[in-house]
Amino acid sequence: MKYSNFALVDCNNFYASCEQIFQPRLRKRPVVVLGNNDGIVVARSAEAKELDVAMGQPYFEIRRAYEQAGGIACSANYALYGDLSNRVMKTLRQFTDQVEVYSIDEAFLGLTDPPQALPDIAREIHRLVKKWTGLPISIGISPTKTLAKVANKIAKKSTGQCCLFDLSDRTRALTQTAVEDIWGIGPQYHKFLATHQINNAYQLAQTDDKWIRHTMTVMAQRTVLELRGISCLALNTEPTPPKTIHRSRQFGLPVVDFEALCQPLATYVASAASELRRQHCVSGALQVHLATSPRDDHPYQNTIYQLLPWPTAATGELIQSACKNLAQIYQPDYAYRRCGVILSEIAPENVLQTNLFTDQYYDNKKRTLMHTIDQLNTEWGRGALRHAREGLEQNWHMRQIWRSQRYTTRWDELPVAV
DNA sequence: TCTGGGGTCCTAGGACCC
DNA sequence: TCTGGGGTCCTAGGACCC
Repeated sequence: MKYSNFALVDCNNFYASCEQIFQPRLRKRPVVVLGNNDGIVVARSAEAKELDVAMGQPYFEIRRAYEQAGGIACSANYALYGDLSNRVMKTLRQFTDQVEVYSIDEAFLGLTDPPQALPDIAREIHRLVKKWTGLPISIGISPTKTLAKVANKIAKKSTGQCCLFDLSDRTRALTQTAVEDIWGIGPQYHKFLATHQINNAYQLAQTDDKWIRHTMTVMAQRTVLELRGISCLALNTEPTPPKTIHRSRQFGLPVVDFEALCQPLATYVASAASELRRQHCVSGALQVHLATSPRDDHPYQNTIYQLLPWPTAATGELIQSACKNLAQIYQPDYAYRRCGVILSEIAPENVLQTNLFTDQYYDNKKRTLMHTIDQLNTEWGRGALRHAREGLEQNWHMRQIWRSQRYTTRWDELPVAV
């Protein structure tokens, strides 16, 4: 599919807007949504932003003043947000099937229409999403994803829509965009770039390629090319299985006992395994991590990685492995604040059954096979078993390829064709 | 008292093998 | 002047995203 522009559709203050839709009494009032244990602020309505509530702020710090100002706090309700998100995505598919669901509240659209038609389309998307879901959105349209992000940010501050096509518009927009507001530039790169007097997106776009390659990563190089209007990030419309599945929680109270740690860990593993099966995948390895509060005087944290003897999505097997690993990194006398599990080496169950297995499995299989060959000393038997062994070698080879493909992004793949 | 949870990708260094 | 070199795997850590 050939498209000349990307639209980034983003729901404004998504979690807070969802709450305001389902609880009409919250409309036009300051609303914040709180994360796990009601610890920190994860979303703010426009009214809450006006009260200077910061993203990620611990709620206990602002609670008194915020509630006195008439502010309301909600515990996060992810089921509700997921449901509304699906409705938004469904609405967007009315316009094109080239939709990449980028996160719960964002989607990229690939658009083939001529540029002069796009402002009207943006207005229509805006209208229909509002009508069918009640959610306010912002739309940015431009020839690359990174520029669409820039346009979206401008849209949020103005009418809700922004198209950046020709060079002079883009130059003006980039000059007005601070370098830390660029998609892909976080706090560390911001600090680094500031020391080199690179403060806005236009300056970054003018930076020498060699210098970027030398001092930053391939991701930053892509960002720079994208700012210049050269598309490096393709639209990914196919839902892909996750590469890792992660479950962990901060405990409300510190935990010391090993058994008391196994309990939440088992719950996390069960949840991760359930997600694995929902994706029709199996996992070939798992990591367990354990940590005290990083604010402790003598913090302790450790992680252990283990290839499983056989890739699986079975809850029982995974819990067993996880607890065995936890025992290896558990040290008594610490007050633990967090533990978690990461399932990795994930592959679709049907592919994996034949293509991916671990070293131990391979060794065992080979041993049995060699043993059988010794027993079966007929021409037919030897032939059949040689065939089986070749199959095994082939599968082993496939596994190597599978694992080596985990990271395929390299410098020489710039840019990616749209 | 109370400071989130779940991801992706890249890079570097050491172990090990041939 | 020149201690071998190259490939793969694992681990740790750093950067970014929402």
